[in-house]
Amino acid sequence: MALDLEYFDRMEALIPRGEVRTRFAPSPTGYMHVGNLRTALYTYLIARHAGGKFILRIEDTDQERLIEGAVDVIYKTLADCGLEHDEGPDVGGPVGPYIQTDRREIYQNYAELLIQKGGAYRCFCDEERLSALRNTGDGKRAVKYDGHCAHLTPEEINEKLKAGIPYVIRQRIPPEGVTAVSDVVFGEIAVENDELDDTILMKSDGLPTYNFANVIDDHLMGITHVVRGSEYLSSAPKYNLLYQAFGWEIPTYVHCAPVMRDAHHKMSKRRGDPSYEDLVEMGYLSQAILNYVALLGWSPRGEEEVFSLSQLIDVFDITGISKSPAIFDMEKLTYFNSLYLRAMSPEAFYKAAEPYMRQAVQTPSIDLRRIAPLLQPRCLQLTDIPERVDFFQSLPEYDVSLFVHKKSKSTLDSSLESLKTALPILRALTQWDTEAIHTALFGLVEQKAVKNSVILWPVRVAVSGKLTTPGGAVEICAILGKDETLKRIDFGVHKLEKNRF
RNA sequence: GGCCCGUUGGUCAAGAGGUUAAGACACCGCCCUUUCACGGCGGUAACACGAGUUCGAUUCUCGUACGGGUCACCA
Repeated sequence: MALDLEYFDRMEALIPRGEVRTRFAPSPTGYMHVGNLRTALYTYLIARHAGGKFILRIEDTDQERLIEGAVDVIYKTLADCGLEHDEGPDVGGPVGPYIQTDRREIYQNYAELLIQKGGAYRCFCDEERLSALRNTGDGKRAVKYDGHCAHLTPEEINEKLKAGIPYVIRQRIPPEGVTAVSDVVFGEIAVENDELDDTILMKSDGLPTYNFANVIDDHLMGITHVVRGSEYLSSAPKYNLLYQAFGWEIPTYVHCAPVMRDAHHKMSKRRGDPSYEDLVEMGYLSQAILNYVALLGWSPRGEEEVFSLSQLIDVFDITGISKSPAIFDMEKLTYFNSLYLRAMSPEAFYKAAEPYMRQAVQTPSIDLRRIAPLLQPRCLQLTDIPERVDFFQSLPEYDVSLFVHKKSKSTLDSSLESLKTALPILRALTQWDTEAIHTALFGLVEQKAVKNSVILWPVRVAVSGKLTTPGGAVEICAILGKDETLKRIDFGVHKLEKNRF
């Protein structure tokens, strides 16, 4: 078959040069793993740090795993996180298309070229022969393809082609020698070619496998840094052989160790580990997730750990990426989340918290705008909010033992006494705001010459029915309103009196 | 099983021949505070094991153990 050599020249001519170009190349599975997100982040950061381009490519060559709408999840996640891509299926670019199934012909052409160059061959073996082959193993060594079709004559090949026998295209691994891989995180790795299998490059459906598509695309798209999971490390020598067979420059490899759910398992949706979307649903902010995930397997030079995306761009350095797997720690994520929640402007926090407050509090007279600032400094996750504020809606059942608090020097008796004296004073108030209530209660403290908590602790308990609350007694009373406050304190008095007998 | 890779406190991790072996989360204590939280101060806690090289190994080499990856017409 005659090849159109000019075609390849034209493709070469399109490749952008002279800039750092990285790519995030997910398979559309319908959700974003935490590990994937981290890969996307590192990929993005490497490009941006160098002032280069970040490219999105969709690897959808597995026809059996197509999922509708999955690509949209990828767009949405990247956009959400601010990982903006310069080229991709949706925004176009000079080296498209950016969806692999749209690049079919390109792979087919390059596969032909590779065959011609001696780096690949057609294989007509059927599934039956292949599985029989696999069963010949002694269990000690992996069974490699036996090269049955590696040396077919042109006549034999033509005959089979004419007969319409389906075929795949396999990589022809040089039988001898050693292939070395250089990775910026794992260093130099050398493997005997003898260990490498004649891997399938083109499937019988005419689509490439990952092993072929990624090499072709990375080259044709001018990718300078290949960032991916360390599961690809052991096939990297095969990719190098491919680059060599084509006579192409090998990119810089950045293999990243996986994100684990525990010492033994990677994070996985199947095992019920949260994906990015799940985390967002759980009340985590994307900046917090990004910040935390950046630190999972990478460490900055200094002691600072809190970074915005643009700070990460500044500070990110490939040499800080670690070789060993990192276990995902929800508690530390939660810590980062609380940091970001507190750093929000009051208005932004209100907007984020409002739906969660509304879940628990519907009473129109309760002003959520006044609750939000009390909530913000102690909020770990947005999803915590409903249970923290539900007492504003209605006084929960609570146990009298809440009135007892050693540090506040509150006992059942002192609490009863405090509530009974506070009640008429509050009732007499003509103005009901924070200042008035504060003056009233602290006046009582002074008058009785007690620690202020002796008064304030029982009031807060009576008014909230909770051990911990956003805000203190004064703020809560002010928000609840006079009637409701008096009702609740009165209820506390009864509760305590009843308890005496 | 073969091949490849890894191993510093419970977790993330810095350190790359000589350090009191950083820092963060979590945990504990104290202070501040009307509670909780925040903040401040302090504390508990680690170089997987065995040989070798060296005056000296957490750091270099080799083994062992443990863990991970890979060995698909999946990526």
